[in-house]
Amino acid sequence: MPAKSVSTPPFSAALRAVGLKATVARGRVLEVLHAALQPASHGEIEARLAAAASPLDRVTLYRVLDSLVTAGLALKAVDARGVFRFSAAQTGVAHQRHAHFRCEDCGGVFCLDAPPPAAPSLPDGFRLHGAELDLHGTCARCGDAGGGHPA
Amino acid sequence: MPAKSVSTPPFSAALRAVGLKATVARGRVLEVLHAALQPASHGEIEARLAAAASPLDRVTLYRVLDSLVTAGLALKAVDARGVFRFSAAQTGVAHQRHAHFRCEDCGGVFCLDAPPPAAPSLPDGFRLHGAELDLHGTCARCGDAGGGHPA
DNA sequence: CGAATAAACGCAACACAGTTGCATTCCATG
DNA sequence: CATGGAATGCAACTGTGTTGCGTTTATTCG
Ligand SMILES: [Mn+2]
Ligand SMILES: [Mn+2]
Ligand SMILES: [Zn+2]
Ligand SMILES: [Zn+2]
Repeated sequence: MPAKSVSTPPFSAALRAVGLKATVARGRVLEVLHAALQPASHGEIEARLAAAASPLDRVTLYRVLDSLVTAGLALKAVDARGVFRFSAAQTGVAHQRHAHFRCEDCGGVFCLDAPPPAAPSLPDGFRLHGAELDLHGTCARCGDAGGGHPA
Repeated sequence: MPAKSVSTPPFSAALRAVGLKATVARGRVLEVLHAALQPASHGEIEARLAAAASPLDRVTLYRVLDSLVTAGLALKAVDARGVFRFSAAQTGVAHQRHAHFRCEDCGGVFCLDAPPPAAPSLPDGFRLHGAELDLHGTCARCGDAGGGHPA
C-alpha cells in the first residue's frame, strides 16, 4: 500500500488552486460547508466541527471563512437577523454572472440562471464595483413547513 | 397668542393614529427619520438626537424604533454589513420602485433613478417578496478624499 | 531530507450591536 | 387632578465579530 505521506487534508487541490495554503482547518471547514444543506452561520459551523471531533478556535474559524470567501471558495450573505451565513461556492461558477435569490427566513442563497442586470449611469464621482440583482423572499423549504431556522 | 398647552410633541397625531402613545422620544425620532436622506443606523440616529440637544437613552431608542416599526411608521432593513437601518415609512411613497447604490467604504445608501428590474422566473416553491438592483462601489465623497466613514 | 520563512493558528482581550430586568417617570383616561 | 399602565433611564448582560501577539505549521529551497 502506497500510504501516501501521513495525511493530505481534504480539498488541498482546490485550496492551492486558488492560491491558499492547504491547511487542515480550511479542509475541515470546506467539508462542513459542502455537507451543509443550508447556509450556515459561524456558530453553526463551529458546532459541527466540534461535533465531528475536530474543534476549531472561534477566531481561526472567522479567519478561515474570510479567506475562503476572499478566494471565492465560499459565499457570505447576511440573513434577516443580521447574522452572516456561509455556503460553499459551486466550483467553476462565476458568481458575478448571474442573479441570486436570498431566502429571508433561512438566509440561504440560491443561484439563478438570470442574465446580469444592465448597470445604469451613476451620479458624478461614483465608481461602480459591481451590480447584482438581489431577489428575496422565501425558499421552497422554508415555505413548505411552518418555517423555523436550520439547526 | 393661543399658546396651546405647553408643548405638543411632533407627530402626535400620526402616533395616536396607529395606536401609540405620543411621547416626546417617539416624536423626536420620527423627526430625525423624516429629515434623514438615507436609512439611518441606530448609532446615527442616536448621534443626531444628541446633536439636536435632545439626547435619548440607547435602550430607549432601540425600543422606540421597535415600536415605530411594529406600528408601521418606520422601516427596518439590514444592510450588507449586518447592521440594521431605519427609515420613515412615507405614506404612499413606494420605496421599492428604484435601485440603490451602496458605498462599500462608508456604508451609505443612495437612491437612484433606475428602472425596476424585471423579475425572472423562480424554481418551484419559491416565493418572491421583492427584487432590488444592488449597485455597489464607492460614493463621490469616499472616492474624493482618502475615504473615511461618516460621522 | 532538513532548515528557513511566511502564513496560519490559538489564546486573551477588546469592540460593537442589541437585549433584559427593574425602579422611576410620564401619557392617557376619567 | 388622581390613577394605572405604558414608556423611559440605568445597569448589567449576551451575541457576533475583531485585534494583537506569541507559537505552530505549510511550503520552498538547499
Ligand atoms: Mn451564484
Ligand atoms: Mn430608496
Ligand atoms: Zn429558506
Ligand atoms: Zn461612501
